[in-house]
Amino acid sequence: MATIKDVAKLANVSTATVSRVLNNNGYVNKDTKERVTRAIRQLDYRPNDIARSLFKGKSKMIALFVPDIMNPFFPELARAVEDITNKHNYTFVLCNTDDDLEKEITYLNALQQKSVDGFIIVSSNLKEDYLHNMNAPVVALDRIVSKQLSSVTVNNRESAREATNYLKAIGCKRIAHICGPDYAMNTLERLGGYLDIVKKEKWFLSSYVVSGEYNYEKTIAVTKELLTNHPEIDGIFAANDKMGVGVIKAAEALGVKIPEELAVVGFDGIAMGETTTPSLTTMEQPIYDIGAQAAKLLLEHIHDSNRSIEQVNLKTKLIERDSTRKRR
Amino acid sequence: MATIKDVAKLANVSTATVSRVLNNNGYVNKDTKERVTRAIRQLDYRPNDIARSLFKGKSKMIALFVPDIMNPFFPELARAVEDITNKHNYTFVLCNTDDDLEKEITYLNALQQKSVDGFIIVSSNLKEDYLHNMNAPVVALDRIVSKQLSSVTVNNRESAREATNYLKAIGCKRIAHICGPDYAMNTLERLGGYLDIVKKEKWFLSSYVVSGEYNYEKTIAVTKELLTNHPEIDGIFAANDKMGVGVIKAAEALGVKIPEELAVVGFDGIAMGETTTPSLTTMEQPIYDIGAQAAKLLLEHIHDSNRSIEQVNLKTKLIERDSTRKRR
DNA sequence: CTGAAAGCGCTAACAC
DNA sequence: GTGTTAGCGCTTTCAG
Repeated sequence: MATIKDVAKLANVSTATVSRVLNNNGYVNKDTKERVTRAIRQLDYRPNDIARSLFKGKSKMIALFVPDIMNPFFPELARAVEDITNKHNYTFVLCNTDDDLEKEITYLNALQQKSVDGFIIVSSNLKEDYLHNMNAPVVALDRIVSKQLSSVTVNNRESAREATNYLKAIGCKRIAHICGPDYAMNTLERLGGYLDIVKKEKWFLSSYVVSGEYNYEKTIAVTKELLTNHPEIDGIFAANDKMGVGVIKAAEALGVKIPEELAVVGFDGIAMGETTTPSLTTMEQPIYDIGAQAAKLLLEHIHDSNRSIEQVNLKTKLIERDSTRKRR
Repeated sequence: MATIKDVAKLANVSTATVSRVLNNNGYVNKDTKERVTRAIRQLDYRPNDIARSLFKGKSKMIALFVPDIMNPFFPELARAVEDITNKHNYTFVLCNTDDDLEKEITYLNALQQKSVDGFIIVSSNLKEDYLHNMNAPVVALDRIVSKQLSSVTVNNRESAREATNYLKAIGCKRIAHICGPDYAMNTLERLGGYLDIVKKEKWFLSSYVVSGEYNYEKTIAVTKELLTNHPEIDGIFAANDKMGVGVIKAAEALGVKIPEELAVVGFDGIAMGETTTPSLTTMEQPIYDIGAQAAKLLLEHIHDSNRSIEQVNLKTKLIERDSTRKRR
């Protein structure tokens, strides 16, 4: 690999001059510039980014923390972040944290040692304290709430209300909710939205809320139990699509007809919901957009340390599919 | 951020000594070591990896190229690579290439400038020529064939034969094949395996092979057409699960009963195949294992430039589900 | 307009 | 055992 010195020697100039033409700054005579450019081409010279990083104290890398890329919500998010990141000549680092605080901290430290310029984080554990005294900006996604941090989220509570109201509107009389794990902010908000609507109904029972823990198998099990104990339930709002699909599978196993006997609404809008039979009605999140906006926001923070904190709130959209539609 | 100099000053030693205790090499007196350790702790000092990288010419980063992380085959692969990578204190860079040669080359160059230590590549475009004069090792996955490169693949041809034979065994008399795009090596091999079995059958027609181009919508369209033109078809082998699910959806739309009137086998073993109704029988690839082995192999090449080229070939496994099972 | 030189933070000879 | 020093490859004052 040729270095800047080789180029300088070949072009008969100093390394400073080469650097100037490389970065297109400072005055440099047209002819010498030409000579340098030729030398660069001739040697197929590419500047060493590590050396640049050392000098600048920046690496042109940004990292995304997700619990697990195998969870179908995250690939689209990752794709969005990578697209924006790449367009701005940043390198994209992906970290699976398993929602484990220790792993998250280890990553945070390791990546700061590598001078990573910024972080986009989906986490249930990382609180302000950990994130506060970092030298790189952070954008929080989906689960973290802190006035100190820029973030991109959807209005989980309102969306959950909308989903629940929709089930009422299509004629459901007893609506249950499958919630996620209680450590996740987003699932608590969705539960809250559901409760906003149903808690004053005379029919409402606290046993209408069960936890599927964002887990497919677990959801099938708890839904079977729920429907067996409460055959009167004719509508279920699941806090995400993975669990919504679980509900469909549980109903299928029990011989409960969807949507005639049971209407189901999920949350997220992942592709899997389109391929089930019946397909799953869902509150679709603008996943790509969430990622893209987060990445843009982060880049702004990186380029301008005075960029003000901003909490972006995006809208969900009800996608009607067969798990409710025929009921209308 | 404290530097090695700060530590040296505080501990009253030279930076060399600090470096020695940091890297645990060279002799250093127990007491001074203690002093240095204390200073490190006191300043909360972390070595700057960029500086280390500059010196060593290595970055402790490895990159994975995939066409698109949103394609459900790749998250599990990425997860495996990241797990291994992380365990060995490497940083994991993810690149979506869209199977576009230009993007691939841009990435290759950009990452080499960052001294990325190695690459794992899923590509249909990158041939030996591009990969040959690189200064970092490459492991090819899934699609590239070259005697010059270590690789991890499954035996596509044999697996396709097995899938086709299985359809015959459960009683299918006319078996069609939905293949992928013709630029992808793996899909051509699967087509080859299918043909190995059926081409000498008297009933075989070349119109029994149609391309779904690894695309869900497209597959639904071509399958409808295929089944309409050839109602005698009672078995379909799809070159991947995404297309297999498309076949199920097309049959559903046409009122063709699966598996009674049509048996379907996919390829890959992605989660989506479990949630359809009926669930999709498939030739499951050991996706995680493919990624893990590739990562290990790459690490070996990184640590030992004389590591011999190795072509690892993994086995697929038939997973029987409802799209064929009830037929037995 | 161009070059000399210092320095980003760290490691590894090489001395003592 | 420990310190001195010369880089790794680049950018940027500061002179001229």
